[in-house]
Amino acid sequence: MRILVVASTLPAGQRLKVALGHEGLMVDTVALDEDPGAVAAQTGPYDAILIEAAGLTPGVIGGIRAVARQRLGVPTVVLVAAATPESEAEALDAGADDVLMAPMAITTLVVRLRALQRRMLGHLSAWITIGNTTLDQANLALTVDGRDVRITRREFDVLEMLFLRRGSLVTKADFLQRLYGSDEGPDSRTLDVFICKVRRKLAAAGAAEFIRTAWGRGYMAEEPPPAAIAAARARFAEGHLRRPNRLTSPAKAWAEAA
DNA sequence: CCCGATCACGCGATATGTCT
DNA sequence: AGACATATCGCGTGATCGGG
Repeated sequence: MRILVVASTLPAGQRLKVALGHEGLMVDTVALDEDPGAVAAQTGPYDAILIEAAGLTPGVIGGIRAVARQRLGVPTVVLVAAATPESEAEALDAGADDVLMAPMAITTLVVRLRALQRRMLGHLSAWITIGNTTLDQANLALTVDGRDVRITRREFDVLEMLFLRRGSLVTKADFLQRLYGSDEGPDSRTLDVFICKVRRKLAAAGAAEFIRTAWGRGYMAEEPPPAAIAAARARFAEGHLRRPNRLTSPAKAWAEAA
């Protein structure tokens, strides 16, 4: 998840960047008086915009309006230390999607940002299912027909982008910018390798293939037909019948190979 | 011929084991 | 218990093959 923090002061922005970074988010910061709307439009795409301030001053409301004017289609959250019901309403009317009260646990803030992003993309809960595969955003977990599939953080991030935007093309540029930020990221082949690894793990777990390759553009998650799900389940069941009921110890395997 | 898929490998970080 | 060595894991990249 890549977010833009619009901060009232440099230290506050830096603190949020570090804290959110520890939660696995990619964070860019911009000062409130540096035209955050234009910056968001230029350096995006972002998954959310977080405006941090002590209170809902006219300057902050102006910042919210500047971001809203860009029609970026991403949730805008305001984190303030104090607000009156009137100023809160003004912030929401100006284009904020939520007004949160500081201090707030960073984990709670991340959960709220994820929830808003999810809703903006049309998902009702933290569990998103495609075919017989379910992505659990709350626990950073993946299951196939209820079975856990062990995946790494990066693999989860790649899948999360596909799940959240199911049915839509996710370009390689989108992947790399959201996973690594605006700075020089790794080669786009790195993404291909993650897709390959994820596909293999999913297939081994009995998942119906749902990642479609858009040649020269990117990848897309699509609901597989029921027949594909049934076939994947059958392959998995067959594989389990063939599998030996007891693991061979390395020493025994070497002895047998010799 | 270009681009995606896959394998192999190196590097760095972290976990685990062993010795003092 | 602390220091050090070793193993394991995750990530990124190079090389190669095959398909569009």
